[in-house]
Amino acid sequence: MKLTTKGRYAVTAMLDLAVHQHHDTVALADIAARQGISLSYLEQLFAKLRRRGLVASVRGPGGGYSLALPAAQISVAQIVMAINENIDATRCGGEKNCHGEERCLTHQLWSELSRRIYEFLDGITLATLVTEPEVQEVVLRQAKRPKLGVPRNEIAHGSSYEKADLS
Amino acid sequence: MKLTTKGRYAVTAMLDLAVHQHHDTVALADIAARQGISLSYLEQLFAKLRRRGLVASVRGPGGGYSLALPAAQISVAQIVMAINENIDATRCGGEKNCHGEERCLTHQLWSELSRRIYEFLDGITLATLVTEPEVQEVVLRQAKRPKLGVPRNEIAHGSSYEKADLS
DNA sequence: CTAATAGTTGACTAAATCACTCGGGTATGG
DNA sequence: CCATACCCGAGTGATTTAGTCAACTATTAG
Repeated sequence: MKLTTKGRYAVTAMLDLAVHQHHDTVALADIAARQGISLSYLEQLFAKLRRRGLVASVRGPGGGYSLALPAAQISVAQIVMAINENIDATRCGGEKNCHGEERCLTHQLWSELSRRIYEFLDGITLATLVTEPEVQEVVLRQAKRPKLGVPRNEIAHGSSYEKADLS
Repeated sequence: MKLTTKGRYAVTAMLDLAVHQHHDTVALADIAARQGISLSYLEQLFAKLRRRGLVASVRGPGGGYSLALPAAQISVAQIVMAINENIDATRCGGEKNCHGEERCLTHQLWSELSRRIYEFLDGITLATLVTEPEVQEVVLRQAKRPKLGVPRNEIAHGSSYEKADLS
């Protein structure tokens, strides 16, 4: 599993979708405006989410996206993995970078860490997040300023550049 | 905090150092041979570890590195942070990428994750690792094949490319 | 003294990845 | 038929990774 701002954007967008579920569908443009993410970038992310069956789409005017599953059945781990398609088998467990064709000294450490992170992220669903008071507070704040007219260019300057992976 | 193969190499090398503590010093060339890491690369890593006061060095023939602290006082988190000098304050907590100059929807989630990972890695010291049966097994295997003559070129092809960050 | 050892430093590099943008599609409701 | 919204692929600049190379400096054995 990998953790980049890409994955974080995806989770944020999915949470926005979950929050606005009461509409039939939510347009990406709305999510883009509310969360300050570039529209074209969102399109990229949602293409992957759709391929993984996490969201469903309706085309044409009035169309948009909706969750393909109940919010309680979509975990953060699922979203992150959908985005960072890690068919990335080149892993310490049986590979050469582990030195002598076997486990390296710290193999166990990293795999245990990976397990913990996965467990944490898999234990949190969109439903969990929606009920979080901290989240609701932000939702409320965003509702008061319904449409900040963000020019198509000046959005989403992710200044921080941080990653997190774990096989 | 960031987690890359760089940090992993550092932890592996430090663990090797801890395992061979009975010698006064351990030469980087020995670590390089045992762990299959390029010598020049190790030099880079140990320069940082030294600046952070985690290792001490002795120059000249017979010289090498040793732990600057008891193994029980060096945690994995310290090593990783020494390598990925993250004076990297550009974080969600008070930055613009969090959208409306305040917390973004998922701020809490990521900071909680970061906390957990840090706690996990800070709870494990070199002393912990040395006593790990899995580690001892690998050490034993490496001891049986004391010097595999690795030509200076064909070392350290880290095929996997994975990162892990968490502010 | 001098050669060999071993750490110290800095500049450099190829390849990969990230975080996007751009431009054009295609379905669909009014 | 046209505006809306999803769909898709290619391209790009900046950054990072995972190193390499070359030239030091300190120390010790002989």
